[in-house]
Amino acid sequence: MESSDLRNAGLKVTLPRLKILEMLENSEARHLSAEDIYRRLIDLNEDVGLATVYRVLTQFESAGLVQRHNFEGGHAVFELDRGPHHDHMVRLDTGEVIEFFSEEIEKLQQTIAAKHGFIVEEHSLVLYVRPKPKAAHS
Amino acid sequence: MESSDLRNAGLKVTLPRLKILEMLENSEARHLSAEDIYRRLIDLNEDVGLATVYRVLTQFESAGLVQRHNFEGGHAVFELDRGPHHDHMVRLDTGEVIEFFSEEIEKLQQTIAAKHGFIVEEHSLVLYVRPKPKAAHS
DNA sequence: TTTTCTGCAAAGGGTTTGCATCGGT
DNA sequence: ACCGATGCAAACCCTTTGCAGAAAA
Repeated sequence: MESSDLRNAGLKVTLPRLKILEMLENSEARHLSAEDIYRRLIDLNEDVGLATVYRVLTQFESAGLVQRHNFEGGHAVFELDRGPHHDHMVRLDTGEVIEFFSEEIEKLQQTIAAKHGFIVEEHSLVLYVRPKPKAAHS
Repeated sequence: MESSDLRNAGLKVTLPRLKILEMLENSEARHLSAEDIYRRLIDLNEDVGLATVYRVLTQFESAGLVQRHNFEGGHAVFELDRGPHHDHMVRLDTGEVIEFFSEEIEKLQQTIAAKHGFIVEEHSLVLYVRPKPKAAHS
């Protein structure tokens, strides 16, 4: 099923690659760092190297299977590219990543770029958020 | 004139700090990496260490004198905090950084976060752009 | 003089790469 | 069997830190 994706990308269907794809598909968290994936595979007694995880993720990115995001905090996170574009909110208290999409913001970005004579090739929008305090009892 | 800013931040007025501030104020490019600043000071025969540049920039950031941005490309860039918030466009062909501000986008961000029960503490919006091709002669 | 700051070099964290071996096809 | 993929360790890049000497206050 996904083996075909790998083959289409010109990549041999190897155990590490399948395991990493599987991890990205089945993990509760949709956004994982290389280290996250590595740790989880090790915990499952899969014998992979961290270098391989990085290499494979980079290949997946080139193949369009995966997207890489550089949120704050030094390490990149990867998510399966399931198609529809979206941006991200990161909870500052838990680190949880929430996806959102705003047609209006997308349009405004293009409009603004156009006003400066540019077209938007890529963009990165991340909101760092905290839970809204409960409204004080009125 | 700026010495006071340093003193207010509880920082001694030293040569490296003044030079770095000056560099950020007078450089054509308003967005510089630590390495950029270091190189330029060395070229001006100022005897600073790269570590000092990093330390000073970090202190300036804490003091609110400077903002740090993590665009793509591995290294952070710093700009003088001249007050009004703005976001950035990065030209993919030249690396040039262009500032912009959109009240509408700011509002939409807050509205969206609120809809999820959050308040926006920080945000990062970067458009990676290319010059708009000349309209084909019609 | 006291305290903070500096430069240097070494350490650090995330990521990439060289190389011999291993594994798909 | 062939060629690409893997694991390990070393290398890398940017950034931070420890420490003894230097410079503000």
